[in-house]
Amino acid sequence: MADHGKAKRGIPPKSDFNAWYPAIVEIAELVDKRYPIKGMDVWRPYGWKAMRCIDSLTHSEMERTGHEEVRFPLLIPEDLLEKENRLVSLLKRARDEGVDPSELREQQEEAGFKKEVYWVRQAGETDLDVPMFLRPTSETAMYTLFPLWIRSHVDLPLKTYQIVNTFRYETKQTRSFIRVREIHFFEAHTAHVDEECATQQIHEDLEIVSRLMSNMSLPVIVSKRPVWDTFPGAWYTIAIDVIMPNGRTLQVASCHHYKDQWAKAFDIKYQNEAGETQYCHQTTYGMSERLLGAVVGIHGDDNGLIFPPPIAPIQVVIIPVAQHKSPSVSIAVESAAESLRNVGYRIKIDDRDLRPGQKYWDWEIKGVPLRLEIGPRDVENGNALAARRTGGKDPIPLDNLVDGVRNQLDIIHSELTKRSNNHANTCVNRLESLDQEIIDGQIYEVAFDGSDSDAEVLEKSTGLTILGDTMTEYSEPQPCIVSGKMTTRCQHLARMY
RNA sequence: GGGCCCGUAGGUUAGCUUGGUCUAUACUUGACGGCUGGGGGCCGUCAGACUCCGGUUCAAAUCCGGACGGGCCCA
Repeated sequence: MADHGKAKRGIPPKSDFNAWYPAIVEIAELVDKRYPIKGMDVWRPYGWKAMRCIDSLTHSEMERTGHEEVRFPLLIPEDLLEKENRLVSLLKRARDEGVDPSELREQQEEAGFKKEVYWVRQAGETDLDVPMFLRPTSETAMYTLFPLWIRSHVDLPLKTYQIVNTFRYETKQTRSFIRVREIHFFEAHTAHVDEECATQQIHEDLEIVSRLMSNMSLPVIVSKRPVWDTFPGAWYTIAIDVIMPNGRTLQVASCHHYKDQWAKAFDIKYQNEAGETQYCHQTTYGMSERLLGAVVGIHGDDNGLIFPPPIAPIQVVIIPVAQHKSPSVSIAVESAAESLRNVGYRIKIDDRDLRPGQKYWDWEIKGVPLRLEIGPRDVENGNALAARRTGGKDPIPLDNLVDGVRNQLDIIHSELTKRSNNHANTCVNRLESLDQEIIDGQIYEVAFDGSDSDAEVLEKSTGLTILGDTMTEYSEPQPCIVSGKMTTRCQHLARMY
């Protein structure tokens, strides 16, 4: 593409990802970072619409799988936290000592959690007797009400979710969508009659993840996190990571199996058919605005963003060309827009009084997947010129626009899927021995079945972090990279965000 | 947790070392008018900034201290 020395409105090349990413989120008008609080960006209309398009996919998955939407308060009184703290410190001690949590007696221990939350200690002029904090996640709030909602086995499973803002006082460097202090957060919380039913829920969650990720053309690595990276209070954690262009992995979603650990802490019980009192088994499934960060990072190029059609805030932009020359142009443009809107496409007509070239740049930066140009010549020929953001132009007939556009968007979607899968595949290498050179920007698959101290050796010597066990093991036993003993366990190593 | 850098219009920036000539530079953006119009058009007119507080000084965008904000690197 011709670059008339104009440096593309200041977009750094994507090969310099650490400069490209923060620049593009502002240039494409997703966020405004000028709000004077660290890690709290302002969502601009275009960015917010993109997030809402992702949310809307999430909502329909929740609907499909029978989850019900709830909305819990932002503020949580401090005293509710005590139960959670006791649980977390108990589990932590059990892990440290390598014993089952039920063998330990509870003991008072301060969880490090308080440092990461925002506190409300005053209301008006009054100092609050019981301070409140802004939710960093909603277990505490929800599980205070669950015992009141669940009494009988017929109340189960309870499948709830909410999409809300959560808060975390980050002291590290912040990055739009990736590490922020106010987080746009999705959380599903479920309660079941037993461990097996909760496990089934985890399977359903993973199916939802896979459907969502395929809509967004995001290849993912699904890992069972090692114990030391398991969410506090969870029996196990399954995390979903995306490989960003610089080779760092970004955790975009996670599912936690809580067994009955939280239920015991919060007294969430039901009576079964036999009239016996049982503890519930619970799960959670979380995602965040990091999904948008991943979409931006993975699909964008030197010219700007590229949105996968299912979540593009604007799927087709229609550009009237040389409108003044013939009144037939704006008639054709209006009717094209109407027919596409009627079948549910998100359409924008750009009739600003600007040169067409400038409009093209604008919408390319913003990642609109398909552009339709309609000018006097096209009207005469009965065509619109369709330009794909992923490259290539085709005329499509005006009298069958809907099929033509659907076809074009399909091409774009599969092109994005192909590109991102290619990237993911070229990033992942097998690590055969600890002497092998670690290349920056690569992630590694490894046979590993060692102890915690072996894991430390592995992480120290590679400078990478263990993501955890893959969902499918090796079919043939392989020698563990540290201990040498034969194993089918397959794990990934990466630099994480 | 440890270390480093930075703060001038909406954006990018010159000026700061060696205080005065700053009534602060340029590009871009925005408004208005005209010519234009199939890949960043041209001309004209206009608008817009020294983060805040304190200190030094006859004099501070410039030097010193602090606050706030932004960014980077290493545990």
